[in-house]
Amino acid sequence: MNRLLQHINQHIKLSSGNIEKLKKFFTIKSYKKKEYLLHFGSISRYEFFVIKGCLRTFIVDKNGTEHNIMFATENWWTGDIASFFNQTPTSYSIQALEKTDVLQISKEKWENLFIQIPEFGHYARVMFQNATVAQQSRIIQNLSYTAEERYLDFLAKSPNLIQRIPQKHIASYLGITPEFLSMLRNKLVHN
Amino acid sequence: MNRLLQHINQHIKLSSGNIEKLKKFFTIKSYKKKEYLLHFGSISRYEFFVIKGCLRTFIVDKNGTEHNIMFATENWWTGDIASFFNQTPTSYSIQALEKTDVLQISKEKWENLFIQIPEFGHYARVMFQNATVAQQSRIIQNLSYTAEERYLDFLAKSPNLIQRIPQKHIASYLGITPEFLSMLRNKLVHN
DNA sequence: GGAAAAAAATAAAGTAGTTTAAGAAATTAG
DNA sequence: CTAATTTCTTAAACTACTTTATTTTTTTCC
Repeated sequence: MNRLLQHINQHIKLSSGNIEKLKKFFTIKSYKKKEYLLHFGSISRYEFFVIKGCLRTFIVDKNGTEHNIMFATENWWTGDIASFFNQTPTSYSIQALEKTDVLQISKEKWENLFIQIPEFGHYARVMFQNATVAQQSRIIQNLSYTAEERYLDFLAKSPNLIQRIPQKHIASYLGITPEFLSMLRNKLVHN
Repeated sequence: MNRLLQHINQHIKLSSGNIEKLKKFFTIKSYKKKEYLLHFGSISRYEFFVIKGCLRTFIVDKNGTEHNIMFATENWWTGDIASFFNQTPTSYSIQALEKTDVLQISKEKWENLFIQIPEFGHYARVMFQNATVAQQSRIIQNLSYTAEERYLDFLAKSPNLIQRIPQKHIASYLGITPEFLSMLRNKLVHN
C-alpha cells in the first residue's frame, strides 16, 4: 500500500483522513508466475497497480501470434481501460512474467473513489496524460525508427527490463521476430 | 462555440451559468491552408478544438522525412499535451490541411478552467482516456497488421478522411511510402 | 485560363525484416 | 539431479516494403 500512497503523493497532497479512506478502496493480490490477471474475451473487472513483479499485456492476432503491448513493473498502473470503463469484452490478456503483487480496484470502487476523494481525479488525469504522451512516442518510434534503433532506445530507456524479461517478449514488444532480435544483438556485439 | 458546448454536453451536464463562464476561456481562431498552429522546437501555448477544417500533427525524423501522427477534423481536440503541460519544447508540428477554424485555450486559462468549473475535469479525463484507447489500438495495428490491412482498416473507419486528405499524408500516417500506397491501391482495384 | 508546382502512378532494383529449420544453451519441474 | 521444456542462436531462402527515377495527372495561383 505504501508504494501506491508514495506514488500518489508525488502528484497530489492527501490529508491523513483521506489516506485512511483511500486504503479501503484497494485490495492487495498476489499472482504466480505465468498466471493471468485478465483473459482475452472477458470483461476487465480491475485496474492494477504493481507493487512488486512484472506483468505483460498482449494481444493475439488472427495468425495466433502474440504481440506485447506494454510491460508493467513496480509503480506502474496497468489494465484495459476500454474494457474496464465501458464494461465491454477485452481484446487483451495480462499475464505475470514473475510472481507479482498488485493493488487492484474494481469499477464500482473506482467510481466511488472519485466521489469520496475528488483530488484523486487530478491524479488520474495526470496518469492518463502521461500514458497518452508515452504511447504517442511509441507510435512515432514504430513509424520512424528501424528495429535496431528501437532496440537501442529500449536498451537505453529500460536497461532493467532487458535483464528481467525474456528476449522473445522484448522482440514482440519491438515488433520484430525473436530470430531477428537475436541477429541484431549479435551484430551489435561484433560491431 | 456551439460545437464545443455540444461535445462537452455529451459527457457532462453544464448549468447555463457555467456555459457562460466556459465561453470566456476559449478564443476562436482561423488558420489558412498550410499555416502552422505549432512549430517544432517551440513551446506549445494552446490546446485546439477543431470547429471546421482539418489539421495534421507530424514529426520530422533525422533524415528529414515527415511522419504524420494524427489528423484532427471537426470535433477533435489536438495539440501537444507534453509540451503544453510541462512547457517544454515540442517535437511536433501542427499544420492546417484546409482553411481551419479552431477554439484555442492557453495553459493559464486551462488551469483556471478546472478551478472554476470542476466538472470540466471529468470531461478532460474522459478525453484522455479515449485518446489512450485510440492510440493503443494504433500501436497494435502497427505491430500486427500489414500495410494493406492498415490501409483497409483506415478506409473502413475513416472513409471521409480518405477523400479529404492527400494520399501522401495518408501513406505517412500508415507508415509507408506514397509509392507503396499507390501500388497497394492499384492492386486492390484490380483484385 | 494557362504556366508552374505539387501529387500520384508505374516500374525496376535494392534492403530490412520474416520464415523455416535445426542445433545449442538455459530454465523448469518432478 | 536429470529429463523435459522453453528460450536463444545461426543461417539460407524468401517477401513486404523502400529507393530511385521517369511519366502522367491534378492542383495552385497570378
